[in-house]
Amino acid sequence: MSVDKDEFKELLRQKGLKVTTQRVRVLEVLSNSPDIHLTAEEIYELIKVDFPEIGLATVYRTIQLLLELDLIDRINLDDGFVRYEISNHDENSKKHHHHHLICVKCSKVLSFEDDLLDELEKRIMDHISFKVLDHEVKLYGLCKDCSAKEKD
Amino acid sequence: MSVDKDEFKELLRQKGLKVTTQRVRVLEVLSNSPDIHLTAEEIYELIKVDFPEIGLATVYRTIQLLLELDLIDRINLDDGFVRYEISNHDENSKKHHHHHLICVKCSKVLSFEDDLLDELEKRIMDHISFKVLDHEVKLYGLCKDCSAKEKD
DNA sequence: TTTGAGTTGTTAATGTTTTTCAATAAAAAT
DNA sequence: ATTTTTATTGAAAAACATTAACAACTCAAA
Repeated sequence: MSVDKDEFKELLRQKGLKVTTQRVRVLEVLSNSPDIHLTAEEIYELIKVDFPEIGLATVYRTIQLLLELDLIDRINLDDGFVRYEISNHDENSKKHHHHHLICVKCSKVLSFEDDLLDELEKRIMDHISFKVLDHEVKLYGLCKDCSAKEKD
Repeated sequence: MSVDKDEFKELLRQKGLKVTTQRVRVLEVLSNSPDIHLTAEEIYELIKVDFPEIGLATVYRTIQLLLELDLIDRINLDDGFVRYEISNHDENSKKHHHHHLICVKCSKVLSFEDDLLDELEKRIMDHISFKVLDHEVKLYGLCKDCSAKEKD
């Protein structure tokens, strides 16, 4: 599960950081859009609806902060925008990764959970001496809809 | 194996494109540095040594072309630079992917061949209807040297 | 309250990549 | 060979996302 608003406020206080409306709003927008992969600009526009005085630089700064606190994940689809989504941890605070399936036709992004990568990580640690800490997997292809349209 | 100079020239002619020194040089630089992951700027500087009249815009344009022809691969290490390396195909022109191991301490990049992803791709096609065409795997961790230094 | 450090919004700066456009070079036609 | 056609080039400007600078502000502790 992802962090809720009160946990976030508490976390800020613990770190000696100030609880501001701007910071809470950025987390809220990302929490309310799981698996949506928002750009900084999109987060900015969504917050501006109810809070027009927010600045874009603050959104960027808060994104950096949330990344450092490991509350959000960065996704780069190589379309010129870096995107962000709320991060998921289980009750033991172990991070649950999901892979991204990117449709090369319509650019839709789907997520897929799988622990197969654990096996790959083990294999790498054995074969070459590299201690794997984290991974990122992107699969490119055709989504259900575009795959159907292809057959003509 | 990667494409050689003459195959590249022939490929350009087939596509109705012109064979220019600039295009050949960009391919050469990348062919001569397998697994080095050069940035556009680095490619530009390397070519300038023997061919000072080349322009940076041409390097970017040629990179685009080589990507479209599937002769090079793009690697984004999220350090602000997009990098490129010569692509490998076997005799059946099937692309052989390798994964990238990125050391979070010294930023060294290692490559690792593994076909385990084929299994993951099959699993995805079965579970959700998504036709996987290509994949990209990045593993973050500690390389041998940095892992040794860590133990203190 | 008052105080002080941290945070903010605005604006300018940064750095990579793309576009524009006249000049040039490659391939085709003569 | 020479001319013609067309793509390609280099230089400079533009575009773009992201970061930095700085004065104004706001949170939280005294």
